[in-house]
Parts: sequence; C-alpha cells; structure tokens
Amino acid sequence: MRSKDKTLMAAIERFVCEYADRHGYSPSMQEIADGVGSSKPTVYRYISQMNRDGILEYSGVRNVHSAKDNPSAARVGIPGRVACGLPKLAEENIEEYVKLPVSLFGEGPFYLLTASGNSMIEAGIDDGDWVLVRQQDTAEPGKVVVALIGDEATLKRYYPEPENHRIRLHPENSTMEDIYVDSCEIQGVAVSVFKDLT
Amino acid sequence: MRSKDKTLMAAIERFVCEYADRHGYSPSMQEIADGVGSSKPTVYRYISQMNRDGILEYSGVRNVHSAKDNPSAARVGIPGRVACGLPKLAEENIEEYVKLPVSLFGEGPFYLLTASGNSMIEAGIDDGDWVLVRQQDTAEPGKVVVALIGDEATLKRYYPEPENHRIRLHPENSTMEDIYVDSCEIQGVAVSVFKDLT
DNA sequence: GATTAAATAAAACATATGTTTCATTAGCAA
DNA sequence: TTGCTAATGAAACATATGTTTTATTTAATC
Repeated sequence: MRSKDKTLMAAIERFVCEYADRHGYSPSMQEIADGVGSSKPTVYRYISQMNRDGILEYSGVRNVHSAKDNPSAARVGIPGRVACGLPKLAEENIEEYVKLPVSLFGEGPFYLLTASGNSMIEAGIDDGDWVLVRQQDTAEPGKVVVALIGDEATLKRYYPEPENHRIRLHPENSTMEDIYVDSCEIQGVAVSVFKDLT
Repeated sequence: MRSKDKTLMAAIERFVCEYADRHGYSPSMQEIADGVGSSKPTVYRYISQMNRDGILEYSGVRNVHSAKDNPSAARVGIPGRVACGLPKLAEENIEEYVKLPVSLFGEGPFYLLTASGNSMIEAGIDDGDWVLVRQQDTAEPGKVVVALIGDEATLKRYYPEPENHRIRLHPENSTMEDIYVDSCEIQGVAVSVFKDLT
C-alpha cells in the first residue's frame, strides 16, 4: 500500500491558510487545486480525509479552515473616547468593533477602554494605555474592576469587606487613598493592558 | 418615486456582520433573505446597491463584508517559549499564529514574544508580559528594539552613537548599566506590551 | 520487465448559489 | 377612487462549486 503524499497535505493546509489570510475567506476546491498544482478531485479527497483527521475543518462551499488557525476571535467593543473618566459600558456607545484572538485573551464579551489618570500606575496601567475589560457584574476579590462610583466609571482594585458592610476600592498608587463605598456597580474586570511603545 | 427601505439595508448589514461573527464566513443570499425576512432577489438588489455605495463589499459566492468590519487583521507569529532569553525570530520557530486588528496595532509582520527578566521595567515591560514586535532590521533612535547581542536576543532601547562609532543599548532599569556595542542586528521594534491582569 | 494496487486526473454529474425575468403588489398623487 | 410608479417575490435561468465515476498513470513488488 502506497502512503498518501504528506507533502501535498501540507501544501493544501498552507495554501488554505495563506488564501484565508490574503482574502479573508476560504478558497474553492479548484483554486486550491490550481494553487498546489493538483486536481480538483484529489484536493477534494485530501480535504475530506484531513477533515476526518481533524487537521482542518471542511463544511461546504468555500469553507475550509485549518485547525491550526484561530478562527475563534472574541468580538471587542470600543466605545468612543470621552474627555474625562471612563464611559459607561453601554452597547449604544460602541463606535467600533475589533476582534482579538481567544487563545491570547480568552472569551468575551470584552470592551476596550483607554485608561485616564494615574490611579493604577503601580498595577502597570498608565495614562493612555488600552485596558481590555471583560464585561461582568461580579468580580473576585483582588481583581482590577471597572466600578461605577456615582456617575463615573473608574478602574480600581476590588476588595469587598462584608464584615464591615462595605467595599474597599484600592487605587494602585501609594499617593492615593482607598475609597470605601456601601455598594457599587461592577461593569467589568480588567483582563489585559495594551501599552503602546511607539 | 419611492425611497428604498433604509431599515432593510440596516438589517442586511447587521445580519451580515453577525453571521460572519458567528460562523467565520459570509452568509449566502438565501440565508440573508431568510434572516431579514425578505426574498433572495430583493437581498441581491440591495447588496448590489450597497456594494456600489461602499456600504459593504460584495464579490461572489459567500463573500459579503461590511465596510464597518475590520477584516484586515495582521498575522502574528508566536515562537515557542524558551527558557532563558528570547528566541531568534525565525520562521521555523513559529508554533502558532494569531491575528490582531490592524486598526489597533498597525500592519505587520509581527511577532509576539514573552518578556523575561526585568531590564525594561521602567518602560512598563515586566517579566512575563507579552511584547508585540514588528519585524524590521532598522529602527529609529529611542525605540525599544529586539537586538541580537552575541547569540541572545534582548529588549533594549536603541541609541546609535555614530559619532562614537558605537551603539548604546539602554535597559530601562536604573540599576542596570547601558550596553555599548560596535554593531548589532536589529530583529524588530517593540510596538506594544500586553500585560495580563488576571 | 510483468503484475498489482494505489493514487491520480478528466469527465460527467449533482447541487447550491447567484442573477435575471416578469407578473404582482404596495404606495403615492391627482 | 383611479392611475401611475416603484419595489417586491416567485419562478426560470445561468453559473459556480462540490461530488462521484471511470479510465489512466504511477510506483512498488516480484
């Protein structure tokens, strides 16, 4: 028994990846065949096999995806920048969406905010940095949260003190005082900071 | 003359976006029609019109993209983590690719490295942070570069001193000394830092 | 070199999708 | 209401794509 051509398999996978990269959508069988110098039926059989083997996913017209790809990208909303303070995380404020790889940042729903002020500099969040926020209304103690204090959304570290019936919101800046509130609305948990170096 | 239904236009655009979001590829005319409660020919005419108007791009089977989308994502290579120092930026070391939105980080080619050590903490780069590097072999003075010193790739701020026929590589850590070399190979320029907060 | 089996590609086929046609419907104005 | 115009959707059509069949080629083995 002759073994199937591993080189052709690799070539197909590479072609599929690069085509998707270039065009933003999958190639057709014919295009793959032309691309790798083979024929449509051969490509078809290979792709079917690779689909069974889990090397790539194939499900109909122009719909092949390499398993190595990271097609699952989380949708991230970017609210319009506001002059001071952080905007409320509301769907209608979203001006733009981008996608971020789940493998790096996990599953959404996410929002991307620009940090203002320097109340969190010791946590590595400087003025102007992007902060990736997972939208959720609860948080584990010690996490950096987007908390609504009065009408303003702020970034603070979250320390509930149930024994004192209050919540401590801790700015990561030794020159600033902790804030104590009876309750506050959590709008999300900071997941990552994007710091521009250019 | 009756004006075309703006609501249907908006519905089609929304459907196209959400479908692409969900499935990772474009819907067919029929699917759009079903989705927005219209018919295939009507959807076809609307999409043709919207294509002419630049509201979305349409180019054949299962290939509609909202202009508001950000289909252009830069391909980013992630070399396997190495124990100490940074790996050489070579294609064969890439174990994984992800995509990052061009609107946030610009055009590639990019590599994503994990920072090790604390020679750049004053630039906001801490041990374990991800560093997004644009691959290029030159850099403007003052930029944070991936420089090959001997056999090891390191992150340093780049200050060429042509008058002294040397290059100063500056660690952003006041406890560390500047490094002077006659020449060094630049492998890329740091574009952004991803700091995990979780 | 002859034999055999697997892989291949050309062609035929089936299906899904896009596109056009055309009769109908819906809205608008006199 | 009546007549007009534009938009619509059902159906017919055209085309692109996927799938199967079948003969051919290729490579390995004896």
